This record gives sequence, C-alpha cells and structure tokens, in this order.
Amino acid sequence: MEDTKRDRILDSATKVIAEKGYEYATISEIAKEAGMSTGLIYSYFENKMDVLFSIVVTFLKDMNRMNREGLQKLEEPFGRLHFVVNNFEALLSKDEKALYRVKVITDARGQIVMNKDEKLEEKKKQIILENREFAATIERIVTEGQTSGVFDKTLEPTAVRQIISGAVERVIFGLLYRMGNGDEVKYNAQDGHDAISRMIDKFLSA
Amino acid sequence: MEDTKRDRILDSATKVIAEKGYEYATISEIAKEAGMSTGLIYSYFENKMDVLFSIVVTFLKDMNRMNREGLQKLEEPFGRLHFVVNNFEALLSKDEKALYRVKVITDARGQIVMNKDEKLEEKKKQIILENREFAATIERIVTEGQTSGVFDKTLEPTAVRQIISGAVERVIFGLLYRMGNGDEVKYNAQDGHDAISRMIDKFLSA
Amino acid sequence: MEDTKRDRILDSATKVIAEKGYEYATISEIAKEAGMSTGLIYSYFENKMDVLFSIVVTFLKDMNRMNREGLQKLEEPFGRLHFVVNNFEALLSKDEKALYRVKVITDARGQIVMNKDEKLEEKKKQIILENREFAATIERIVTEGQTSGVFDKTLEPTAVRQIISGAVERVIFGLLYRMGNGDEVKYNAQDGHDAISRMIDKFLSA
Amino acid sequence: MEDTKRDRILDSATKVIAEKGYEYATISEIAKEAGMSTGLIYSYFENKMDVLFSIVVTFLKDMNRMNREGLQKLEEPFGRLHFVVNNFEALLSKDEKALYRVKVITDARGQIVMNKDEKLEEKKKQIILENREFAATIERIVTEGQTSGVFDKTLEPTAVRQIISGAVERVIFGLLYRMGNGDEVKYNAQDGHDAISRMIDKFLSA
DNA sequence: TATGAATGAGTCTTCATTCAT
DNA sequence: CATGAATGAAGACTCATTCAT
Repeated sequence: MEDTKRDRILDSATKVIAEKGYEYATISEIAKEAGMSTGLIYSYFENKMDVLFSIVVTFLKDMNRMNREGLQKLEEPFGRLHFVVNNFEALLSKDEKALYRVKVITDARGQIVMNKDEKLEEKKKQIILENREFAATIERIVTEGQTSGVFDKTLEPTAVRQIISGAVERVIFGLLYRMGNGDEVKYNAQDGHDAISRMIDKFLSA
Repeated sequence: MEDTKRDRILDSATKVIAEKGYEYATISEIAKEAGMSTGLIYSYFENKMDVLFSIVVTFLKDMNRMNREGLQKLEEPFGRLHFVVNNFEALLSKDEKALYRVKVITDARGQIVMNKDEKLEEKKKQIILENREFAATIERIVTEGQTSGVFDKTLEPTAVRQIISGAVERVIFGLLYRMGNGDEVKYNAQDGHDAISRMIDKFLSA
Repeated sequence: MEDTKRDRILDSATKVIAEKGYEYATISEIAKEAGMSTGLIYSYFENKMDVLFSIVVTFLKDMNRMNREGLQKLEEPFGRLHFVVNNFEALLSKDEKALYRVKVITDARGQIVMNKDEKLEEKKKQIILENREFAATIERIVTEGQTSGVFDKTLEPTAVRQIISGAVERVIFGLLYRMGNGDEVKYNAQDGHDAISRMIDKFLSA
Repeated sequence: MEDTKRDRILDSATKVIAEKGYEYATISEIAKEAGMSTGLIYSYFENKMDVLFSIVVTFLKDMNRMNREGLQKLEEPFGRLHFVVNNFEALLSKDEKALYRVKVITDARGQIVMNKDEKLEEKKKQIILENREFAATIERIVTEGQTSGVFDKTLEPTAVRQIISGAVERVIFGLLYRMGNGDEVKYNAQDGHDAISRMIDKFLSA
C-alpha cells in the first residue's frame, strides 16, 4: 500500500516535471496530480529534489538490473550492445507516460552535480554508482568487442558511450516534443529505433 | 561600448546559468559576475528569460550564418555535413567559457516551448526560425547526399539530424562535466571530435 | 473561520491603506497588522490590488443592499434621499476603524480605472456595476422628486449626485484628518451630519 | 528661462500624475513629457514629492492671491463666496490641461500629512499655511454673512467649507473622468457651475 | 496516516536618485 | 547646464517545507 503511494508520487512527479521542467513543477501540483496532499509527499521523500533523484535512481536501477540479467545469456558484442540500447529505450518509452522520463532524467543531470543537500548525499552516491555501472557496462562491451576484433579499435569507449546515449536521448526527445520549437521530426518510434540500430552497427563495425 | 556591456551580461549569464542551471542562476549573481548592478541588466534585457533567449538567438544566428556562408563553396555531401558539425562544435567550444553554452542551450530548450511571456514572443519566433533553418540545413544535406547516392537512402533525415546533434551535444557535455556523476569520460576535445567524424562517415555511407 | 481570516486581512488592509495610502501600504505591514504571514494573504487574494478592490466591493455591496431594502418602505423623496445619505455615512463611520474606509475608497477610485490586471477584470466589473447602481439610485430619487414637484426641477441629477457625495465624503474626511494640513475642522460627527442634512433639504427644495 | 523650464516640469508632472496617479507617475516619464532628462528635474526639485508639493503650493498661492485681491472690492457675502468658488473653479479648469490639477491635488492631500522628508518640511509648512489661509477666507466670509444675517446662523463654518469644496471638487472630477467607473455624469462645465452656485445660494440662505 | 493552512526565505523587478561626462 | 547610464534599496509574490489537527 505504502509502496503504491510512493509510486504514485513518482509517477505524478515524472509527468509534471516532464511537462513543466523541474523548476516550474510545484509540489502542490505533483500532489494534486497524485490525488493527495502536499504534506504526504514529505512522509515519503525528504524534499522536492529527493523526488527527482528517486525517479532517476529507480530508472537506473531497473536498467542496470535488466542489463545484468540479460547480458549473461549474450555473447556477441553487437547483440550485447543492442540489448543494452533496447533496454534503455524500453525503459524510456515502454508506455506513453514513461516517455516523460527522458525529460526528467535530462533535467536531473544538472541538478545531481550541483546538489549540496546533505540529506541527499546517500541518494546522490547511489545515482553515481548506478551511472558508473551503466557506463562501465557499455564500455566493457565496447572494449570486449574491440579485443575480439568485431568493433572498430580506434574508438575511445567513453566517447562511444556518449555518442550512443546522446543519440538515443535525442531521438526520443524528438518523439516527445512534436510541439514546435522549429525542429520537429518526421519519424515514428519504430523508425527512430531502426535509425539508431543502424548507426550502432555501422559506427562500431571494424 | 553599449554592445560591450550587453555582451558582458550575456557572457556572465552563460557562465552562471551553465554552472547553476537557469533556475538557480540569479540576476544578482549574473550582475555581480558582470561587475554591474542588477538594475542595469534590465536596461539591456526585458527580464531574466530574455537573457536566456538572447544567448540562444545569438548562438543560433552565428551558426546559421557560418553555415550559409561556408556551404556555398562545398559540394561533396560528407564535406558539407562535416562542415556543419564543425561549426556547431566550434561555436560551442571555441574558448573555455563558450563551452558553457551547451548547458545553457540545453536548459533553454525546455524554457522556450513553455514561455508565455508576451514580450518575448518575438524573440521566441526568432529562435524557432533559426532552429528551423539549422534543422533544414542538415536535412537538405542528407537528402541531397541520398539523391546523389553517397548517403544511405534508408535513413530518415530528421532522425539523422537528431542522432548527430544529440551525439555532438553529449560528447561536449562529457568534456564539460569532468566533475563526477559517475559517468566521466576519458577523451579530450580532439578525440571527441574524431569519434563524431567517424560516426558520421560510417553511419551515413551508402 | 476562513471568512474571519479574510475579514481580518480586509480590516488590517483598510487601516494600513488609510494611514499610508495604497502605494505605501506594504503587504508585509498589512500581514503584520493582521497577525499573519505575507504568504497567507496570497491564499485569500490574487494580489495587493485585489485586496483594495475587495474592500471597495464589500462596501459598495453593503451599501446598495441596505438601500434596496430600506427604500422599499419609503415614499417621500426627501426621506428617501436622507436615507441613502445616512446609509453612506453609517457605513463609512459606524465604528472607529471603518472611518478609514473613506480614505481607501478615495484611493481606490483612481486605481480602478487604471487597472489592467486581467485577473481582476471580474472584480472591476463588479465595482463598476455597484457604482452604477448607487449612482442610479440617487439619480432616480432626484428625478422622481422632481417629477412629483418636491425637488427643484432645474437641477441636473448627476450633478446633484456628485455634489452630495462629494460633500459627504469631505465632511467625513474632515473628521478623519484632524491631524493638520492647515484645514482642520471644528465640527463633530453629529454637526457634520446635520450640516449635510440641511444642505440637502435646502439645495433640493423646489 | 529657468522659470520656463521649472514650469514645464510642473506642467508635465501635473499631466502625468493626473493620468497615472502619483505613485505610477515616474520621473522618467515626466522628464520625457517635458522634453528633458531625468537628471535636470533634480536641479529644479529636491525629489519626486517636491514636484508634487510644488504643484500644490503654486496652485494654492495663486488662488489665495486672487482671493486677496478680488475680495477687497466685494461686500456682499454671497457675492464674496461665489467669487472664491469661481476662482477655485477657474484655477482648476481654466484650460484643458489645468483640469488635471484636481486629481493631483486630491492625490497630494494624503501625501502631505504623511510626509516625513526633512527637506520638504519648509514646503509642507507653506502648504499648510496656504491651506489655512484658504480655509480662513471661506470661514470668515461665512461668519460675516451669519453676523450680518444673510447666512443661515446654525451652520458650522468649517463644515460649510468642507461641503462646498467637496462638492466643487467632485463636480469637476465628474467632468474629468468621463471614462467609466460606472458613475458617469451628464452635465457639462456650465451646468456643473450652475448647480454649485444654486447649491451655495440655497444652502447658506438664512 | 493524512491534510492543507501557515510560514517566510528568496528573487525578480522597478524606479527614485546620483554623478561622471 | 544637461544628460542618461548606473546604482541599489525596497517590495510584491512564489512555493518548498512544516506542523497542528
């Protein structure tokens, strides 16, 4: 029951933050969206930023767990890399509302580094740890692929990681903001996925 | 002289916003950084968001102008695409402080769509227009490259555009935040640039 | 309970605005006077001007209601006119603090016309409507009195209305500012009332 | 030459203050209206309130001087009273722009009492003195009229003074604000003047 | 647990006033 | 004299956070 409520807060927060941005998302609107009072949020979270961090932690933990479990059964470097990217995409867009997460996670990136709040130090560490695991996962796959000769050996693994995650994030962003900043996109979810797969295949091939 | 002062505000704002994020960047800190009083900022800009928008407009205009001028002399699709990416990178990282712009421009993306301020409507339109020009420039190069048979014809141009700009942005971000979220990078500016070039070459080749 | 609090704000505001004038009355002083925090005022009112408008609306509504109710039982033109004036006086000076209202309402007159705030448009309309009702009430009494031959037929009703309300307002002002601008008065509330009554009787008699 | 400039400031200030109210009238707008820089205003006046006070002083001095000069030749109480009222009206509405003065003087009434500015103490005293002279002038006429049996002896002179000045002020206000608060008037300047004359005649007659 | 009224620190923004030129 | 750029104090308003009920 309690967990249900905590999740409801996280869901509402994800939606509201994605729509307005972290700064303009108010606790009272998140509470209203979750159908509860503002006060209750503070019995589940330390403060507003804790909510943001919690969304990120949850996302990262889910992703890393999925990767740990699935990668055990996969050997082939390209297959492994696609698996990771698929998980990332899946978590970011498994349902309509979850699409919001991309925005929230982007928003959070800046906040995490800046955070000075003592009470969130623990959660910050978790995020850093999970981030590191995710980063290491990709880098390991790349390095292994390079060692085994399937991947281009001249590529710097952390650069590859940034290129792939940046590309994925932006492709999803494009789907999220059809609204109009002048850079609308013309692909759908499937097209976006295909384009990324192709990019990975070609980019990394030796 | 006046323009110097306006530029000084824009520079300080870029720095402060990049460091703290738009929401936590206060006008008074921007003013202090620029070595002037808060009031003076308001004789150069309508309000805080106007400052943000102005940074973006300046950046986009510079970039589009550089593209318009340079692309005239280039014929080859890959050369043209690299030229555009180089300009983007150059503007984002030509000097130490300019690196901040990536962060600011990312921050601004959310604010632009949300903006309701009547007084900034004109500037918002400019941003949308410039965004559109940039988007169109890349898409045109892609389409032309596909028509002439040098580029992979199965790729959707707007998806290509998102992939490339997302990748570039993230690679630069990686340089900016060496600080520690758990996803530190191990490349330098040159390595990053090379990785992107290679990605583009391989990704788009027919 | 809530209404008590709203009323407390209105009372404090009336006092502070009367003492300092609308411009120099600060929300924080009104709050202090009401024994609450500044923030709370904003959960009862849109903004500072809303507070001012609300005082006026309340006053005008009370007055018009009293007139509607009492005038039904009165036939004689002079009696009717005195009744309206008595109500006006009574509302303006029924207790020590209420005397402040004269000043506030005078202050508000300028603000109402100037107001551009969309959110207060509705309240502004109410004020205009109530003002119109009050004006119409006096004018009707005058016209009826003229038709029945008791009032001087050469007088323009709206001019009569201005003369009477201006006179009443100033007589009360005189009581309010015993303080010293050089135009102190020597009458008390009863004398002032009598002088006005006499003026009305003589001025309007055919 | 200097006096011309000072007068121009006073004129512009009168207009702007009447249109926006003292609080919303900015020095920079007054300066623009007067066709000069903000700084120059400060070589003619101590500060913003000094400008307001100076308008009032000028008005009061003019009025009292006119009364002193003209009343010498008049004997009859009613004639003397009408003369004073005519002067008041004339100064307030001799030309289109001068009509603004009513609003300014009303605005000023509150400010004068409140004023704490040491530098304006002298001017404040002048205003009080001139106010006192004006008040005394009317009161003297009333008392004399009562003594000689032409005026109603039961009327308290200061109450009479308030009634008359309030009535005149409001009648002129009605002409000034045709704009719409719900209490529009239907008389013109001549009608208004006539109504007041009649009121005085009837009100004061023994 | 749950509520939401109440708090008040923190920011943007305005504008009277000054002063270097 | 005259300018208007520059200052910075002051105040409206927001909203995360608390806590009595």
